[in-house]
Amino acid sequence: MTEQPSRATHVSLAAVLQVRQGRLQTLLWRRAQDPYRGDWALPGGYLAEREALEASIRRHLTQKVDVGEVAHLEQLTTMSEPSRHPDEWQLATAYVGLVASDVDPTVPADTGWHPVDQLPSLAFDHGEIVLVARDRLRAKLSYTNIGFALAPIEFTVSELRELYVAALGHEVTATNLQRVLVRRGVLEPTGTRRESGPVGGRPPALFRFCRQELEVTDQFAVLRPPGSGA
Amino acid sequence: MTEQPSRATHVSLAAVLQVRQGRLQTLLWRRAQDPYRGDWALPGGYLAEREALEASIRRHLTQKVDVGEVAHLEQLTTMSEPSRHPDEWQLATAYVGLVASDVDPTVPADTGWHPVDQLPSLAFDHGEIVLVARDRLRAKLSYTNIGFALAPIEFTVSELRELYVAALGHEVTATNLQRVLVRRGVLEPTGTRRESGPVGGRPPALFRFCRQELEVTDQFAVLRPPGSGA
DNA sequence: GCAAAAGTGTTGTGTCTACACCCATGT
DNA sequence: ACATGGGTGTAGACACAACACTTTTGC
Repeated sequence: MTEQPSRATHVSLAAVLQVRQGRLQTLLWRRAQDPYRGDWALPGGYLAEREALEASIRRHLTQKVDVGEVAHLEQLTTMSEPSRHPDEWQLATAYVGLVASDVDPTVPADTGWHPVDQLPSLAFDHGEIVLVARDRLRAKLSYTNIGFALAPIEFTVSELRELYVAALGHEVTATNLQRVLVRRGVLEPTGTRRESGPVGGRPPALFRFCRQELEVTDQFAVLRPPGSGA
Repeated sequence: MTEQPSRATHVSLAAVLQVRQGRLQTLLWRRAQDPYRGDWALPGGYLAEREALEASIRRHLTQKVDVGEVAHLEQLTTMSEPSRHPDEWQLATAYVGLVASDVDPTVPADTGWHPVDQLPSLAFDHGEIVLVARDRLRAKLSYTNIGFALAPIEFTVSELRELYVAALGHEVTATNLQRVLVRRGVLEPTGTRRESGPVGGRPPALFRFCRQELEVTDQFAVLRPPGSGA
């Protein structure tokens, strides 16, 4: 009855997302070896002996970006289709990482940013993973404060609006964005203003996220417990 | 540079949830062997050679319940703390399974149902997994049609209300539950009525879920795209 | 008639979108 | 002055919780 368990290889992967030039982009590197030689792939790699998954993806990301620049990291899913790797039986646990828009990490020569809505052909099931990551981000922008991980510490509402538009893929008005996030206690004014731009205009107020950790702000979409307000 | 990847063992686990006797319960079995001999644990087991995770958990669940009775199955998370197993380096991918309230699967002698809010001490990190499963169910009850997996094909609003109360852990009124779910197009009347109970009362209308597959019904908690209604 | 259970009508509240309007700066 | 971008005021739509009230049954 002491069965001998089989052992697959296991990799950790991350779709690292950042809004760059007004578009949601993800970090990819070009594979130098088979399989999928020459194709683009997500950063990541094998799990080390007795290493936790999150430690593993942080370690592998270090080879591509400064991990301190990843403002948020969360596990997405584990891919296990036996056909996902042509040569070996390999599982992959995928993460989504978010990088604030004001940093520009130095990346290796084989590595670059690619718009999520215009991906090249990706190795393995990495294309699917990027879409799952994007959808997770979009969903959480609606009911959490996850925007903190896409934005600089201080920013104007217009700047924040650009980030939301890029990530959500649809228009958002600065007016309503500000009101929703302030009402929920997600955003607060710093009290300072930025100078007007070269063409004039009223100097914008600066805002910051109240918290730099993920927090659910709209817990009950419906079916609230009694007495929790209409 | 051809590194030799290390290989952990990997198990699939499932928190199978069902509302029984008005309480949300989960299926546990008593371990006959070390480690954690005598403790309660989630159903599941080792991944077979080149087996996908979902196939694996379905196979293992077959030993505890008829898998046809699991109305919904979805992956939750992969646990990887190296200390989670005392003897071996083992990863575990957890699923949540839902069973409709009108079936009573026959289960082996070592297996039984336990209220989620009154769990015994569980082996490994299985207690944590059950709580993640419960929270996932609660969240999805709010913005999806996932109730279909807890309910019989046809039911009265009062019966559905009992399921929601048990799963959510707070009161829900039949009046508002019906209106919310019908307005969203999740629930529809079958057109038939059930007989009155022995003590009288108006005979209740029967309802059914419009779809028996998971569907998001409240997509944008906020920050809706323009023109999508107030 | 009366108790019991189901179901509808209605009111009030909070949150959202949309849009008009006012504010502060550069040229 | 006036263009430019920032910000506020306000109205209308909607979804929800709460609760009163009506309907339909058994006894």
